[in-house]
Amino acid sequence: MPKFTQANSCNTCPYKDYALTKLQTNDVDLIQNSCLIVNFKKGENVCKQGTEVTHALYLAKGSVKLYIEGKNKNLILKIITQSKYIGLQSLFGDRVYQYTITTLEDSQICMINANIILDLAKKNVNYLFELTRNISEATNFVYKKIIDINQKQLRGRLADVLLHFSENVFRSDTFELKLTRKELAEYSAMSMENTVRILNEYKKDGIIGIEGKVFTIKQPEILRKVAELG
Amino acid sequence: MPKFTQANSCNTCPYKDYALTKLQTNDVDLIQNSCLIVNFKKGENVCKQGTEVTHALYLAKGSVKLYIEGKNKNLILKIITQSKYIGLQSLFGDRVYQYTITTLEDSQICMINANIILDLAKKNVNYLFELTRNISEATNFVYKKIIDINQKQLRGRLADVLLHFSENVFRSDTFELKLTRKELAEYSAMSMENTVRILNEYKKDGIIGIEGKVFTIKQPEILRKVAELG
DNA sequence: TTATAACATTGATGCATATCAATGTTTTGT
DNA sequence: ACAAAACATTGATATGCATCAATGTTATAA
Repeated sequence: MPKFTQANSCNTCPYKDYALTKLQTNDVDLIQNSCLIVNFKKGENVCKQGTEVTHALYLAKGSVKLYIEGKNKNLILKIITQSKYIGLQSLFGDRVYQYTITTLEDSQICMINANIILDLAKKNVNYLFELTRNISEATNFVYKKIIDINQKQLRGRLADVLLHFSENVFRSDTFELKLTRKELAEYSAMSMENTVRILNEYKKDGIIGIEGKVFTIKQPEILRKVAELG
Repeated sequence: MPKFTQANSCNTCPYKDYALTKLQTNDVDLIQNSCLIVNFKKGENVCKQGTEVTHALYLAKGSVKLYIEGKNKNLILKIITQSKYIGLQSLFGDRVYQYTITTLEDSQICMINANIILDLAKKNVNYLFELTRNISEATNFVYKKIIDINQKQLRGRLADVLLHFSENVFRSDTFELKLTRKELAEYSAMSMENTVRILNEYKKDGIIGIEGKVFTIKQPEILRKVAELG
């Protein structure tokens, strides 16, 4: 499989973003002409904290983690799955990535020249409006993340994270998490050892089931109570 | 002083936001007609976490704290001073406030019907573009906040906060902080007692001077080193 | 103008959580 | 197929920080 492909069918792409429906066909063509579909293998960096933003990133297929790199530890802010823009606010703000994005599995990322997107946004208000909604939702999500980190302690945080995956991401009681324990820890803002400890605690208590990377939420009410109480 | 005033001179307002310059005069009039200037006394809530977003909020004069209310403690995300929109992302996202905003001194807030702003944004792409930039910057700021909370410990966080006020907010070595020790603690994500302790530690070491609410940064290099090392 | 509450300060104590350590298990690359 | 590295697990230890407590100080309201 080649590393790059020139996009050639954005208008009919099955992974197309809703915001694109707000554009005229020939404007989508503009994006298409500047759009490179890049194949990333699992574990590759899509963008790197501290570098300049030159492209808009659209996750067509696969999944990625968006995280802040610290001196000792990383903090995963969100897991993003297919058909989503990633890190739009970096286009309109500083133009410097505040975070690193790494693929969790083999993924396809559409990379579109940042200025093309900005120009289209400046011309097409409905398109920009969708992007803005997108950014706003992302901001709200980060706010919730901050609350978790600041207000809850380990057990509550982990309960929250498990419920979030079950209810918002996979929409199922059983799901396979493409994260290592270390990554799950970085997502929950705690040490890897404590993540393992508490997971097995929940398992022993029959609240969840664990089979490698497959999690089963057995008693969501109890988990919700733990998340509630912190 | 009356509690409410109907706006009548937005086009010539000295506290006018830059985004407004992107609008036609008659569009500014639309905002003006729907704009109530509300006088808040120190300590009053401008909006409340969990309630519906019905208005765009513009801080014409004064200062406010934007914070997340938790069960035990609050977390102040930012201090906002005059001539700034506050919480724009709530207009485009959930339409529910994720935070509470309270005045730190007597302040004037312009309240404009949310739908008027949204309609104007949908009609005027340059205006929306400015708002989007605004939201994106706010998001980046929160990212930095998360890093601080997650990666640094008390001394580093407080050093960061003091430098931030000195360099970004007041742009002076000496500044008067309109925050109580408790609020400074909530801004730095730590307990009030430890805030006091560390402040006096810095004072004893000659790194800063404290005279009530007036702070003097005496040795910014050392403070920066502490912030750096965490 | 006095009473009451909010604010500020300092020391002592306890606990949540990270870190260290040891060991087994699973990937990954060659 | 094998070695090396990353991952996972569990227990023991250390510590950063919140919490509690006591007391003084400054606002605020009746």
